[in-house]
Order: sequence, then C-alpha cells, then structure tokens
Amino acid sequence: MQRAKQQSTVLQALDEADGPLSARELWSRLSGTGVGLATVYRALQRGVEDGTLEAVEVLGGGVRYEPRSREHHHHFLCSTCNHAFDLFGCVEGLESLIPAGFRMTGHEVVLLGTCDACGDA
Amino acid sequence: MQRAKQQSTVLQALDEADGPLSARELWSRLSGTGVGLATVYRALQRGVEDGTLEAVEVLGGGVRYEPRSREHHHHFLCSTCNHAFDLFGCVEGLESLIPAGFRMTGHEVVLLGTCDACGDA
DNA sequence: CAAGAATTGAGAATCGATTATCATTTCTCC
DNA sequence: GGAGAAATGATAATCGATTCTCAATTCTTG
Repeated sequence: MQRAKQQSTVLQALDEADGPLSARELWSRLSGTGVGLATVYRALQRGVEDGTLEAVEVLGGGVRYEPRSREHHHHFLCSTCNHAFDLFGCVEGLESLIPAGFRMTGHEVVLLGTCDACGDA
Repeated sequence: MQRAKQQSTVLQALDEADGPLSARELWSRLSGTGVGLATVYRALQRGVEDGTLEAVEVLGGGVRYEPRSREHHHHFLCSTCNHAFDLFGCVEGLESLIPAGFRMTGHEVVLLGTCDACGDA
C-alpha cells in the first residue's frame, strides 16, 4: 500500500464528512485503505496544532474533529446512530441567560433526536 | 464516623450545588466527611436508577449529575474553574435549524466563558 | 443484646481512549 | 542509486474514570 500520504487521506476523509468525527469514526471510514489508528490520531493531532482542525465536544462520544474552515455552526446528534451532523444557522436570545458578573465568550448548541436515515426505520 | 447514611449525605450535597457535579467534584466537596469515592458512585448510580438524578453531559468534564427535580434549564461552563452552573430560561429559534427528515426530541445549550468569581482575577 | 442483611471505604481490577515505542517502509535530496 | 530523515502500522503502555471485591462496620428487627 501507498504510504507517507496517509495523513492527507485522513484529513480528506474528515473534510468530506457531514459533521465532526471522532478518531474511531474516522478510522472506520478508512477501513480498506490500510491506514492505522495511530496515523489517524497523528493526523488529527497535527491538524489541531497547525490550526487546520478544531477539536469539538458534542455529547456522548468524546472528542470529535472538524475542519476549522467551516463557518459558525452547531450540531445535531442522532441518538440512534450516535452520529453528529453539522447544522447551519444559529439562535437568538442567548445573552438573556447570562447571570450578572459572568462573561460569555462562546456557546454551543446541540439538538438531539433521530436523523433522516434512522427515522425511516 | 457515622455510616449507612453516607449516601444521603452525597445526595444532599448534590441538591445544594449550583449546577451539575461530576463524581469527583462531588467527592471533593465531601472531604472531611470520610465518604469514599465508591460510595459517591454508588449513590449516583442508585439515584439515576430510581429516577431521582439525571446524568448530564455538559462539556469538558465527562458526566455530571443533577437532581431531576430541576426545571428545564441549561448550563454555563466556566473555562477557568471548569465548573458548570445552572442557567434558567431557554432560547428561541431552535426548530429552524433542523434539516428535513430529522426529528428533534431535545436540545442542549451550553454557554462558555468566565464565571463571576473567576472574572474578578 | 443477637443474627443476618445492608452499607461502607480502600484499593484492586477493568475499560476505553489516547499516546509511546519500534522495526519497517517510503520519501527527499543529492 | 544511496544516505539519512520522516512516516507508518501494530501493538504495548499509559491514563483517567468507573466498577468490583472484600473485610469491617452499622443497621434492623426482635
């Protein structure tokens, strides 16, 4: 098998995903390419270091990674397949929740439910 | 030390907290009472089983627990002390984010920033 | 107070996720 | 083509969180 290009294979697979992927999710999408799990972790780590990738924590599945190039967005977590999908758009009224004395620097929104594919069943 | 009442000590400490606590956070608040970490886990597990407690995942700190009696609310995570605070109120416009074919059953909102105490520094 | 059941704390064991190691392979630059 | 640097895959080691084990303690019921 071809080597020394495995990391770009990993990053490309992440780019093509419809949401943030965990190391294992990403690895399973690469089965057949011979890429090792260690290489997946290496590619992710390097991506985070050089600012290409961002580590995000959605829910129920540890850390997931996505390209930092994506615009501000949130996620939908399917409780059946446990996959996180990107959602575009944002919400209103967050400021009203902040208690006095607290300073807000960011926010995360996660919608839960069943995705299109899992809802058919 | 007194025994056989340790579990209620644990649950009481959780009731008095201003947000969901992880097993370790809860345990550290009980230092001096002689309660063991295993007992904290036992109390939490039992609480979840009988429906008194709810396990919630906020961000950056694994599973936290809170009494199920609390009304619908969200959380503020202080990036300095890593403590999660309850927030009351909710947000608008969540439905508009859902893609076609997806069904939403719930949502989580986490605001990030610095809390009152940490912001003073 | 006695007997058996339940609770407890300490530490060992387990589990999953991530990182480190190492021999091999591939790449780069001459 | 050759030498040294970098990348790779398999697997061992590590790490933190949680669960399990077990002997000692406490509770309950009479």
